[in-house]
Amino acid sequence: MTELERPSDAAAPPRRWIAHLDMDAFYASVELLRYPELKGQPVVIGGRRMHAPRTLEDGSRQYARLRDYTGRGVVTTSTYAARALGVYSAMGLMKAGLLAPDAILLPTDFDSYRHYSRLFKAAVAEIAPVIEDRGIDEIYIDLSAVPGVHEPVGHDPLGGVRAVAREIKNSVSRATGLSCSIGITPNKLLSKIASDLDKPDGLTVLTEEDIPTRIWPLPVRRINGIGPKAAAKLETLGIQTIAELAAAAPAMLIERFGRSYGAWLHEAAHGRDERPVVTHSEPVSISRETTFERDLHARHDRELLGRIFTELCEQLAADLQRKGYLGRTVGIKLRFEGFRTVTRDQTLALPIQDAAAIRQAAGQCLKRVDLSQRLRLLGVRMASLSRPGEAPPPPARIARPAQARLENLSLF
DNA sequence: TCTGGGGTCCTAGGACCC
DNA sequence: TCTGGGGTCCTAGGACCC
Repeated sequence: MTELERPSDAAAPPRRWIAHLDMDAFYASVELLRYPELKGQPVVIGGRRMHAPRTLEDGSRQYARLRDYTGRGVVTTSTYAARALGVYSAMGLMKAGLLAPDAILLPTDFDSYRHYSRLFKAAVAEIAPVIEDRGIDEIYIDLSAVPGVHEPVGHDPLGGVRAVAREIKNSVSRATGLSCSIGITPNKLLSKIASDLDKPDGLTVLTEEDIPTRIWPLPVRRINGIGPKAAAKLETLGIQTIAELAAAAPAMLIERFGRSYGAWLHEAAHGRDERPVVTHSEPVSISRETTFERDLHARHDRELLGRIFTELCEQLAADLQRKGYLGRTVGIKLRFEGFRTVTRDQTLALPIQDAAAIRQAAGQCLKRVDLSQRLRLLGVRMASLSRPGEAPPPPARIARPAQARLENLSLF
């Protein structure tokens, strides 16, 4: 008889066990499966094409080195050996090249990562099917209904949870040859933090009682949702650790960060989070964007920009059609030299899907931007998505056409 | 040697409607 | 010649995440 079935426990709410599973250095680890001789070496994944390994006549492979890279790429992932040299995700490859010139550079191969992503998720689903996708290399899993998870093992009241976690890790390893780290706690917020406490190949189970000793000493930045801006602002208030955030007066946090975010900061610091594991969600928007090798000028590089713009619209249209969506809101994104970013969008009366119509609407948006500065990025986005054959959108009040800039009329 | 590409959610002002 | 209140949609920007 499980504890849940005992009449005396009928009033007690069943304990939630939520896991966060994070694949260890995922892209890099997939590459090591293909190039095992690189194990233990500093390896960096990133950039665009051009630097794939070449196999020589004697069968040995020749790899690109970080020092040879020129361009605007960033580090997507690095092996633990590369991280030891200070090379982390999102760092510019040129900058990384200064820190680790001899590190091996491999191009990203998303098809391969997606393949292993499907494999590991399927392996988890065989044991625990309530899974929330959080991207290519991580998931949340609701273990609450997994058989045996609430059972103690020997003198360990958490033995059942640990056993299920080990089963999941073994299953992932068998299916992919890759390791992962798992955090298990009563909610998503804590599990996300916990999965990071013992990387790589980690397993951390925490209950509410562990919050003061295991969570509070950590920097606030470890909370998913506190980014660089919020952390910097908290620091000016003398708050660096989660303990200090937990001790801060909620009224003060609300005054400084607003009603919603301030209240959430307080709850998060106390480890409170009731969000469910969401097994299905529909996309809100679909987009395509590209950063140019060199900054382009709307007038000077008009033809090239026009071709890139058309191509982005075609790729976006293909994505929409492949995924089975139409959209009513077409938007553009521009990033200028100096990194200033601007967006414009326009909501149409009826949803569209084809490249020409997207190009037409996006072109209208483009005319509303001052294009005297050079551009480093151009993007096209579709939102207000619907399925073909779905009931038409509610009677749309279409905003008056936004004002185009006269000086742009001839450009797009 | 700066800073990819794909997303989500929130805020805030103005339009517009009842 | 002065002036409501609430609700929803649209748009732009920004923080944040993987």
